[in-house]
Amino acid sequence: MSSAPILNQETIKTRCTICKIRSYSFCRCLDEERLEKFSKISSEKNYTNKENIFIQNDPAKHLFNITEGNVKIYQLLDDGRIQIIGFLYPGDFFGSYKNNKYNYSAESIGDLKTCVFDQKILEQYLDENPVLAKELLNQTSFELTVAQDRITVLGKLSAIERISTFLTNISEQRKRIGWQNNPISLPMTRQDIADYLGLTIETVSREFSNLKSSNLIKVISSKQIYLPNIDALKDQTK
Amino acid sequence: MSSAPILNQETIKTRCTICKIRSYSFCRCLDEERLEKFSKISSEKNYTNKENIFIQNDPAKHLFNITEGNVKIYQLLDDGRIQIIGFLYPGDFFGSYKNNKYNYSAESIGDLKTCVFDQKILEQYLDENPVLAKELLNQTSFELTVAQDRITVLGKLSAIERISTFLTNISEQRKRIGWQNNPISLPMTRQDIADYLGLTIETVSREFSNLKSSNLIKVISSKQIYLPNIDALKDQTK
DNA sequence: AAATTAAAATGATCTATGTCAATTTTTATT
DNA sequence: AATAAAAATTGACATAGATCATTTTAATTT
Repeated sequence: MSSAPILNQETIKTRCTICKIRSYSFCRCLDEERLEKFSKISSEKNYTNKENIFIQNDPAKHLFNITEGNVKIYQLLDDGRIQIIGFLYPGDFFGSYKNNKYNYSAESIGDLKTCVFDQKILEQYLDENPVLAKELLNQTSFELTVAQDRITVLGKLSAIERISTFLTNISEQRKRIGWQNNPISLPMTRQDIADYLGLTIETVSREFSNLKSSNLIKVISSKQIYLPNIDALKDQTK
Repeated sequence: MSSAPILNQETIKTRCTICKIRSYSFCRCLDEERLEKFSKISSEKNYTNKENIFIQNDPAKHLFNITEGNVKIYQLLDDGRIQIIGFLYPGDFFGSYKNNKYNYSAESIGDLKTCVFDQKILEQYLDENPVLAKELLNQTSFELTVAQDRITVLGKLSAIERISTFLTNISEQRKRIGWQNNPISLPMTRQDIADYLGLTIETVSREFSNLKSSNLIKVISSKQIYLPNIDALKDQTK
């Protein structure tokens, strides 16, 4: 018999325990023990640029969690008009945890790593782990406030106000997940920004130029924007 | 000893057990026993027309459930611009169940009866009754899809499309809570409709007139609208 | 029911943003 | 590094919906 004291059972290394984005994802509410089971009900799924993850109105089977990269979720009208609902970041979830069909389409922007949950299995897990249901409720409530704020942006703000809001929001979003908040990077195209803000690409381009002339942004490269005066930019936001 | 069999304990009449909108509100998931406790953690609060229920950014203390009447929730910009986020109906909840401040202001439209929950007490109740947390999650997820659909309406639809969508949505909303879906009643003013759809009152008025000329609506009174051909109206929706 | 007030509708004009076209810049490919 | 392709910018013009002004209709109050 060894004289060494019996150690606490060593934490098992699972996808979840080594997950880098756990601290700002909904799974952060789970303790080590629960996490072990949790890692078993999810699987990893990766995508390259511009892949369809699912299409609006498809039967909803999965909930996705971004571990690396970005996603755009969007709605498409019959005549081809597109509205981008959101650009998602590591730690964000998307898909459907409950409904019978997806309410939007989802596409990868650049390389993407996700964590996938089967709706039914997740639902079961929620029953056994109410703490996760509460955390999902918290995050969904937050998503709802974000969507409500966007309603006001699209319903009431002018082009320049929408773009200023967009830029400052990204800056703050980055701060929230612990990235440097300046300069910001825009992984999406100008067309995507237009489709997100309910504008045309020409208007977005023109307003970027205006912000450049008034020294409120500095375009390092078209996808890297430095904000020399965030407060002044916020004033544009109204 | 009586020979009569012992009856099941009679159901206690509480505000909740006699509540008319329970079947389409989040509390529908509670059984008789839980409902009894539940009715104790809520209280009734009533309002007349145009009363402030709370103001955006107030410290969030309560969650409200409409039992009778309508509510408008809205965001106000510094310069007085207003965006109405939603018109709410019996069975809808609003306020905040968790966040530290309200994300919008709320005002009664006409006479209003609500059921009020203290955030902290509700939170506690959720811990003891995970079934309610799940139901709240379901409803919040649904609210989120509604908000996302509205993002597309405001970002991409023309005035006539917005108004047609608005009218058909109300018709379907009424069906969902078991009211006749035609004619529909519009408890809000034209100005409210404009502020909801990101338009001006003049545009709303003009498009109502256009729909009238093309026989897609029949204005019984300014607040009572008959939809002679809902399918044709839906086509306007795109 | 007349008078007052508020809401809704309509007309004339303006403007922010869309549309269409061309150019420039950036990125990817050979 | 030259070529091709894609993305972004800029210019000229058009238009949906805003703004401002007035009239009509409906709802309240006296």
